[in-house]
Amino acid sequence: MAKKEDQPQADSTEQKIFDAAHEVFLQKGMDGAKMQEIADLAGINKALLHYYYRSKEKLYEAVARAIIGHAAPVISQLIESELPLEEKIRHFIDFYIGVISRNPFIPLFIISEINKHPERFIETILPKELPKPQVFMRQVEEEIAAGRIREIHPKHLIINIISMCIFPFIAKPMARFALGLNSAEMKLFLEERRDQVTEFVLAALRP
Amino acid sequence: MAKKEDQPQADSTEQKIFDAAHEVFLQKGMDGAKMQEIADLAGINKALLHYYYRSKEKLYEAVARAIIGHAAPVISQLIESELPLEEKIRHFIDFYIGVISRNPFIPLFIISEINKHPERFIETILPKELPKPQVFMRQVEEEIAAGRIREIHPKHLIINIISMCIFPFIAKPMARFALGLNSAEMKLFLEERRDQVTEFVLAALRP
DNA sequence: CCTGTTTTTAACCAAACGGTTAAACCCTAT
DNA sequence: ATAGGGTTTAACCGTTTGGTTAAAAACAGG
Repeated sequence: MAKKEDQPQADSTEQKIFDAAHEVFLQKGMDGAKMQEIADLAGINKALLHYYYRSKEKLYEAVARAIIGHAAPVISQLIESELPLEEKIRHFIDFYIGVISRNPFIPLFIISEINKHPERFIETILPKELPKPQVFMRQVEEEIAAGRIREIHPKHLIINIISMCIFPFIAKPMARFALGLNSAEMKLFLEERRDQVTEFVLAALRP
Repeated sequence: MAKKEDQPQADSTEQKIFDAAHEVFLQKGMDGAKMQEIADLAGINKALLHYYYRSKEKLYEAVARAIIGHAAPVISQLIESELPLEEKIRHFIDFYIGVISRNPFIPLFIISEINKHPERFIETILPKELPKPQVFMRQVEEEIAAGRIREIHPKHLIINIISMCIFPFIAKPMARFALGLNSAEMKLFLEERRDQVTEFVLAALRP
């Protein structure tokens, strides 16, 4: 029972399956993940995967929907919250870089899986309701009108911030190559990002 | 013959295989790509894939090495060229966004494939020599000393620029969701990036 | 303690996969 | 023309993969 929407109580077989599937799908994607590997990681028989979730697709859908369900509000937050603009930007960058450095696989999973199976995502996994950019747009326009920040397209500002927060984490090996850093230096570099991105954005917004 | 390093003359079977493999691997990655699909796309028998490239791994390596071989110099260019800083930044952003909008799959391929098979890449595919950041570092420090730009860590500046150029293209569906744009609006938005990123970076660098 | 239900397992299946083989085909040089 | 090389093909092979099944095990209520 309890096959409806959310996962049931912890330590149940169904939950162990979901957790194992979450880990494997997150790192290997739909194509790279194998049902046997998920079963092994969960420490149970492979047939149980099909007993609780009918097919690989269904299990994948459950995991992908959960991942996106957690990620979407994090993005919406920057856009919808009612905090004053500068405070919002400071808070968002700090919070967002924290989330990503604890879960570096999530953005890459979303991006590359959407890219490989656009239909599946658009039809069944993506949330129906979009974030409402009006608040952010209005805030930026007001600050511009008041002469407190430089003129800028709000949508580009959002994407600039998100880009600088996420990209270095998902492209870590590429960045290490470009900058010629070893593993420890890279770790340090990523820790500096909080302050550096905040500083950079606020500097760009000066009138 | 001609099995050495580069691909042989156009229209040869080997070249058709390479082209088809390039397209399939680029969009689906190692795990998602199937040898039969590559053969079908090339319009030849599957056994020929093994005749010219011994295994799926070898074929993949050839393609991946070519992709990275084209991408790495593009990044190095920002870092190594001797142009004056502002001109270099303007030129790089313009050139780089152009390259990516024509080949949107390449950065995502590199990032997600490195992530799934780090050993393979580090051992056999990545170029041995790193870009030399000294030129860029010196330029930034000189401009700072002369008071022509604000104080900033050169490495973070590089990553900020690359992030804002690449990320919106690889995370297109995610950006569409965040901004609530339809396909046509998104296309327009991406075309605006050239000017917007340039403006944003130069604004952030003002003393 | 028995009985019916749910949960778990080992064994199995068909399809898809990467890879091989042997024969057919196609050149070109003698 | 023909012998010998490289090239191409259909058929095949062993393994892996997602998925099924039938029976065993665990659990529940009476």
